[in-house]
Amino acid sequence: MPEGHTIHRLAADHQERFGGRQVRASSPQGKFSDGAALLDRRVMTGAEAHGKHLFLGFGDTGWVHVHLGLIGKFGFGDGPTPPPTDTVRLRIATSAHYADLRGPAACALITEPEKRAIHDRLGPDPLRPGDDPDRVYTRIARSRISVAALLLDQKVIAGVGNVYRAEVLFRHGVDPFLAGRDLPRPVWDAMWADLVALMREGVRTNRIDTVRPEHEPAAMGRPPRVDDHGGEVYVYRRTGQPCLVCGTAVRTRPLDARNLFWCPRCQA
DNA sequence: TAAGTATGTTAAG
DNA sequence: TTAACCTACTTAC
Repeated sequence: MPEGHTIHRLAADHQERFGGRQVRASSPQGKFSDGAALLDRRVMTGAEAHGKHLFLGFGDTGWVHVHLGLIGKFGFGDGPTPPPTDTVRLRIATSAHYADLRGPAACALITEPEKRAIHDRLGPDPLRPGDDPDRVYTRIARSRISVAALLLDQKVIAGVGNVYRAEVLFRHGVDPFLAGRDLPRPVWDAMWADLVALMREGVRTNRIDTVRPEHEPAAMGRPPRVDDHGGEVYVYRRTGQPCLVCGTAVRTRPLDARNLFWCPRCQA
């Protein structure tokens, strides 16, 4: 489930429920027992996101660094904690709320310098206020790598995943295989502004919707799209189906072990 | 019951 | 380039 919008939403959700409060911490599954023991009965001092990385602050004790990977998930609940299931890596709870973390790629207690090192290897994030699209463009403009590959490189730009990649390329009519050095500056500026708007909307709604009103199913006389990622999109996972704008069959091809989706006509 | 898939990343070969 | 990892859900046998 996790692209950058998910992680920023999780930071806000943790801040709202646990920020400034003393929490109980445990690792029912056992793989984070030592870390959880150090956090138990401490105050969560803040929650922060950079790209797909989540940081939960615990004052001088340090930070919990969480990366959900492909399958990690948080589940929130209100009221007293129910008995945990055996896959819960980390449970954080007050008397009013609890959060259960399952299946993360990373869940570790780290120091402030270790946290800084993680920030240093991540590119600008459309959801971090003040992050600089010029820095991203500088890297894109001197690369022979495809724009599609560059958008998934977290050192270049942080937080974009497979859905936002496919959708932002479609919305700007960009051929995914275009070399970064051939992407015009004005197109990049528009793509960044669009990512900022789309991902902010994603944080608000907790899903990815990229289809403009005039192409929505209701406006086109089609039934609403039902898909388990839960949003309206132009090309992501619509292989073989007609493009919502021109009707051409949407194509897919593996690129660096990820599925890339695009419309060969709108993105020529 | 087993296999396949997924909005991701890292390490080994 | 391939495999491995973490979980849950769907599909195939």
